[in-house]
This record gives sequence, structure tokens and C-alpha cells, in this order.
Amino acid sequence: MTDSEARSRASIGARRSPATEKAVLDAAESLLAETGYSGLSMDAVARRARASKATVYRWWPTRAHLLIGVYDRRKAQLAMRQSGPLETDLLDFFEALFGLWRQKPLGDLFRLLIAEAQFNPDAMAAMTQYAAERTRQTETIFTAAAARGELAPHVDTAAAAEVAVALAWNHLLTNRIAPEDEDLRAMVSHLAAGFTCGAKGAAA
Amino acid sequence: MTDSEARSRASIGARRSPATEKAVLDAAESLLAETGYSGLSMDAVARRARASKATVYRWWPTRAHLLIGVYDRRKAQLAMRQSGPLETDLLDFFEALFGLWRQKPLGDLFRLLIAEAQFNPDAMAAMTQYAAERTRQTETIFTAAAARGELAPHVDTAAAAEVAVALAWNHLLTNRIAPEDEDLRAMVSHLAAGFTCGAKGAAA
Amino acid sequence: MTDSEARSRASIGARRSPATEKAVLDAAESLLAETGYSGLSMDAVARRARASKATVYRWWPTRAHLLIGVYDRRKAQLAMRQSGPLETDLLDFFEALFGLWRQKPLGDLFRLLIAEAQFNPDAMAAMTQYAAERTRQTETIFTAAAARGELAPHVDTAAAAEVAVALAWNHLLTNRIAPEDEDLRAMVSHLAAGFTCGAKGAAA
Amino acid sequence: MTDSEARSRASIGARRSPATEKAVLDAAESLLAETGYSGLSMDAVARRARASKATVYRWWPTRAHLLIGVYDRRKAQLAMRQSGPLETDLLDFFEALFGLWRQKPLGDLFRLLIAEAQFNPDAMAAMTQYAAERTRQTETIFTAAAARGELAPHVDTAAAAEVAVALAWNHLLTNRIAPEDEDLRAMVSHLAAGFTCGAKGAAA
DNA sequence: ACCTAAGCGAGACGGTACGTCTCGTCTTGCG
DNA sequence: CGCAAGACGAGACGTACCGTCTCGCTTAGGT
Repeated sequence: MTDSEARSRASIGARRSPATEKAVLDAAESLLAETGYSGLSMDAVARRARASKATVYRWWPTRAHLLIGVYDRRKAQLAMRQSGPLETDLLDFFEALFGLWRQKPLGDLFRLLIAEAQFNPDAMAAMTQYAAERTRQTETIFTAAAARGELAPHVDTAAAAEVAVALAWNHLLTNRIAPEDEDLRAMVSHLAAGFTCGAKGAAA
Repeated sequence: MTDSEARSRASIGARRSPATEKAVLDAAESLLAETGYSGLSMDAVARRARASKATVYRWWPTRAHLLIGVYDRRKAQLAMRQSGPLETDLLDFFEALFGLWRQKPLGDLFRLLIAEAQFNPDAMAAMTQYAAERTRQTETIFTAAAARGELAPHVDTAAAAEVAVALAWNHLLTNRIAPEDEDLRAMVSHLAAGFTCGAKGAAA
Repeated sequence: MTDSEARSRASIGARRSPATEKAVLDAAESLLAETGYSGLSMDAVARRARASKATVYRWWPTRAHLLIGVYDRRKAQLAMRQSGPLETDLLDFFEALFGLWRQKPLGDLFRLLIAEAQFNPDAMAAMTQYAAERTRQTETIFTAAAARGELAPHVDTAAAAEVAVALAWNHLLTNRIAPEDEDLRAMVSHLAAGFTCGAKGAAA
Repeated sequence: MTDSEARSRASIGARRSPATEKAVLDAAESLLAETGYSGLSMDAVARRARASKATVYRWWPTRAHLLIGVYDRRKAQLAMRQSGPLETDLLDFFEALFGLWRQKPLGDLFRLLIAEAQFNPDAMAAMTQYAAERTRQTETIFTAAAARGELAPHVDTAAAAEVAVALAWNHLLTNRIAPEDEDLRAMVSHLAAGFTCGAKGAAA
């Protein structure tokens, strides 16, 4: 956004200005990248976006809303493969997810969202909704495995997805999403064994 | 007595004052309980503890250090029973842990510690250390089950403990630690099944 | 530049609040009267004026500016009589000036201004400007005396005024502005003699 | 003062340590030179002198006492010549005095002493005493002139000295002690004329 | 030779002011 | 009416200095 753009962004009347929205979210994102979450103040965002504080507050009442706004623009789809066997699919899933989180600023954004959710109900709602979506998506790995007869009879696909997601979060929140992690391979192997043991088509 | 308290708080010379340390941590804890994390400002703590800001900063350089300080005083031991069978032990574990977290301010304290760890390396270190300790403790459930021959041959006790802890965290961070949760019972049952399936002594 | 002009014309923002200005100067003045210069802290002024520190700092960047602000509101005109003879006029001048300085808080205000000027260039500028004004005013005593033919031929009116003002300051700074001072009368008599000796109309 | 000197300066028993006194005054003086009066804090002096704050406070209860202490070590004698005529002697006096004040840190020291005296009674006492001494010294110029018959009959030597000193102060406090000042020459000439006019031996 | 008393460096302590920053609200005038 | 600009009250930030205190030491001078 250049200065002249900013200057021309005065008002479009009694409607929300898309140019301002973009300017504000751009400012928020660049501030996050440059100075971290602590640098994401409403003042700084307004200043950098050449927006008035009133405007920022009108559309993003708290800094958590800004975080969510940036996050929503950025959140990416994860390509899920369910070609089997389960262990391979699970490893693919974890590696794809960790790879996504390793891209700046996606992983940090999600960490911050989880952290913010511990204080802020709005952030909690946004985070919960996203988590549910991700869990549902993850569940497809297990429904596909079930269709292939790989799953043990006791396995509930939703519960299995929750276990996988919980482990992924745990790694994110404790800074263990580095690539080529041998522990990750062992963990996935162990997990798959628990879900497939006793199934007829296991590891077939 | 106020007088002797006051006099003993006056000064003990060029050594750290234990009375002040207690006063500051008490103040921090009560502020956390009353006004939440956002109310835990260095100013407010110093004011309530009748300590000078310099003293607070001398020993607790950031608000995260205060959080860790309060948390360290409060962190409780969890009574672990390994009488078997595994499913019962696991349910006991989750219910005891969630019960602990439901006590004010323990659960919030740990949530805040995890959240703070996402920005603050000191908090991350404290949190990581505590998490490791808790995971090791949790592992005993599984080693006992293994000794009883309940565990499936593929199960690694450390990995199993990590799964259990990750699930517990996930529930805490998404506000699902309410008592008498039927989902919890189902989850534990599902988990135990994965760990025991195929073992000779399973559900014996 | 057209660009900056355009931007500056786009919006002028909110205006300075006169009520706040008065409240701050009132607070500063009352604090000076009650607790002296050392009690004139920015914090205390903001507190008493129910103004935010940012506001105080916005308009009075240092406590010297507050001092100057209070002083500017208070500085009084001195009624000068030039009815002659010079000795009477001079005595009138010193007694009127010392009388003014004896009124709380004027004398202290000026002493503080002179003291502050020894560290602070802003205070020095304000003080210098005021001193020049006062000296010019004082000079009228001597120009009137010259018009009446009372002055010795060697006397430069500006230099004479400087001598008078320097003596007045000296008395202020060494705490000798008490009323009915016999020394003052002697000093003035001596001074007048030096300025008039040898003049045709002297003491006529 | 080297570090080892400082370390060996532990104590000489139940009497005041001259080494410490020197170290403290040296520290105060160098701080004044480097950072001005505002940098002359008790903490900084103690730190630089490797003295304890208690020791500094024991012997110099306020920072004004430090100022006076430094000033007393530094104050210099002024060589006074009374060879006549008065105008030359006066010009010599002013030029010698201004030359002294122009030497770092003497002029600033005296300005600060006068400023400090406006708040602090101790500083006022020290300053008053020094001023009296200087005035008495200055008076010798006029008594010598009187002995030579240069003085007009109305002139009181004490009053004349006060006028001279007041003018000198005025120049110091308003930053007009630069060398080779033509105004100074005019002022002195004017002053001398006032003191000598009508005397038999004037300009003899 | 011992004892007492004071001075000493060190630095923790309760306070409080510093000057800056952010918060969320409000006001002003342009488009 | 939305907008940029920005003043405002409130108050936290982290640093610095205030003056007081205790600590453990060193040493002078009296016993």
C-alpha cells in the first residue's frame, strides 16, 4: 500500500471501506512478523495502516480480533491423502501439518490464537471452530482406513482423530515441530499400531 | 501481630527478605484469583504486597516469572493408583487431574503458563520441565499395566504417557475439564482398548 | 509542498482543551505554594489536575515549562512613577518591586525561574526575555530623569537600568527583600548620587 | 584512583577516612563535569567513588553538601591589583573574575551554588558566606581608590563593592561572561565615572 | 591480648518520580 | 455517516534515585 493509496482512502460513505480493511490487516500482519505479538497494539496498527483508531476499534474491537482476522486470511488448506496404509497416511498428515506450521507466520499465528483463547472468549470461539473443522478433516483418514478394513473394531474414528490432533497441538505448543523428527515417526508408528491391532487387514 | 510483622518486614539487611518474597507471591496469587491474568500487573502486585517496584523487578523480572513463582508454590502432587485394570487406572488419572485443574487457581495457572510459554522462553522452560515431570509420572500407569501383562506388545510406555498427557492438555486448553463427562469415559475406554488389544492378560 | 499541505488540510483532529490547561496550571500553582518546587512533580500535577500524564507532557515537556506557564499567568505590571527627583523614583521602584516579590508566590516563582535557568535553556530564554523587558521598563526612570536635567552627563540610561536591576536581583537571590530596609534607602541614595553628581539640576 | 586503591580503602578504624573523602569529592566533581548537576545523584557518586551510600550520607547529607564540598576545594583566590586608576582596576577585576568563571567547572559550580541556594538553606549559607568574602575583597579596590583621592565624596566603599559584585553575578546568571566583551568595557567605564565624578584627583 | 565502638563497602528495602506507551473514548472537520 | 487526525483520562511499563537499614569486615584505642 503506497502513501497515495492511503490518502485516497478517506471514506466511501456509510459503508465499510475494503481498502481500509486490507490496510489494517496488512499492518497487523507485518507488525506481527516484525515485532511479535507484543508489538501488535491497536495504536501501532492504526498508525501503520494510516487508519484512525476509531475505525480499527469499530471493526476489530480487541487485538484478538485482529489476530483472528489475520489468521483467517492466512489459514491454509491441508491436502489429505487416504491411499493407505494408515501409518503412511498418518505420517503424511503430521508432516504436512508440521510443514504448514513451520511456514512463517502460520505456526506462530496458531500458537498465539491458542494462547489468546486462554484469556479471550472470542479467540476461544474462533479457535474451537477451527479446531473442530481440522478434527473433522483429520477424521477422514480414519474413515478411509476403516473402509479399507484396516481399523481395529474398537476404534471410534472421531476419538482417533481427537488423539491425532491433540498430539499435533502438543508438539506445536512445546516447540517440537521440526522436520525429519525420528520421534515423530516412532509416535506415528505406535499410534497406528494401537488403531490397527487385531484388525483383519492390518498392515496387509 | 501487625507490629511485629511490620518490623520483621522492615529489612534484614543486604540479603533477600523471605517475608517480602512471600508477600509478593501472595499478592500475585490473590490478584490472579480476583482479576485474572490481565490484572496481574507489576504495579498492582507491588502495591498490594507493599513492596517497591524495584524489589519486585529484582527477583521477578517479568510477569511470567511471577506466574511461575505462584505456580511453583502451588503445584500439587497427584496421587496415582496402579491397581489395575488399565482402563480404571486411566480414568482415575484423568479424573484426578481434571479435579486438580478445577480447583482455583490451579487449572487457570497452568493454562496461563502454557499460554505465556508461547511468547516467553522462561515460561516455556518452566512449563516444559513440569510437563516432562508429569509425563514421567503418568508413565508409571503404563509400566504397572505392563508388569501386570495388560499391555499390547507394540506399546511403548513413554509414548503412551505422551498420548494421555496430550489429550489431557487438549481438554484443558479447550475448556473441557468438567466433571462427570461421559465423553471422558468413552475416550478413556477407547484409549485403553488401543493399548491393551491383543494382550494375553487384557481385561482379565 | 503540495502533498504535505494536502495532508494537513485533510483533517485537523481534536483541539487542545482549555479547561485542562487551566486545571494543570492551577494544580501546578497550588502545589508550588503548598510544597515548594520539589513538590512540583509531573505526577503530582497530573494527579491533582485529574489530567493524564501524557496530556501534561504533551503541552509542558518539562517541569520548567510548568514553572514558566504559572509565571506567565501571574507576572504583574509594575506601576512606574517618574515624577522625580531620581532618588525618590528609584526608591519607589525598588520598594514596588520588592513588594511585588514579597507577594506569594511571585518572588519565589522568579527565584525558581532564575535557578532553573541555570540548567534549562528554555527557562533561560523565558527568564532572559522577561529580564530584558523589566530592564527596558526600568530605563524609563532614567530617561525621565535625563529629560529633567537631573542626570550627570556621563550616564547611559541603559547601563544605569542594568545596574538597578542587577542590584534588585542580588537582593532577591540573597533573601534581602524585606520591607523598610534602611540599607535599601542608603543604597538608593548612594546610587542616585552617582548618577546625578555634577548635573546642573541635581537635587534642585 | 585505581581499583586496588579503592579496594584497600576498607577502613582505618573508628575515624573518618581521608581517602574516602577524596574519592567521593573526586567522583562528585567528575560527575558534575561529565553529566551536569542532574547527573550528580548520591547513588552515582557512591557508585563511582566505590563508597557505600551510608558513608556518603554520613558526611554529605544532601547533594547540595556535595556541591559545596567540591566548590570549597576548588574556589580560587583572585589576584586583586589596586594600582589605579579605578577604571583600570575595575576592568582588571571583572576580567579576572570572568576568566576564573570561564574555567571549567568553576563558573558552573558557582551558578549551581546560587541556584541551589534558592531551595536549600545550607547552600544559601555557604553561598552567602562566600559572597560576603568576595565583596569584602572587592571593596579593597575602592578603599585604595579612596586613598588615592580618586573617589567622589558621596561614595561608600561597601556599597560600591556591592554594586560591582551584583553586576558580576548578573552577567554570570544571564550567561554573559564571554571574554573581550565591549559591553563590559563600557559598563566599567560608566561605573567608574559614577564613582569618581567630582573628585579632585579623578583621572589624574 | 582482648574488647568495644565506629567507619567502611555492599546492597536490599519501601517509596516514588521519571518519561513513554497503550488502552478505549471522544471531538473536530473533511468528503 | 464514515473517515483521518489526534486530544483526552487512566494507568502500566521498566528505570532511576531517594534515604534507611542490616550485614559482615576492619581497625583504633582503651582495658
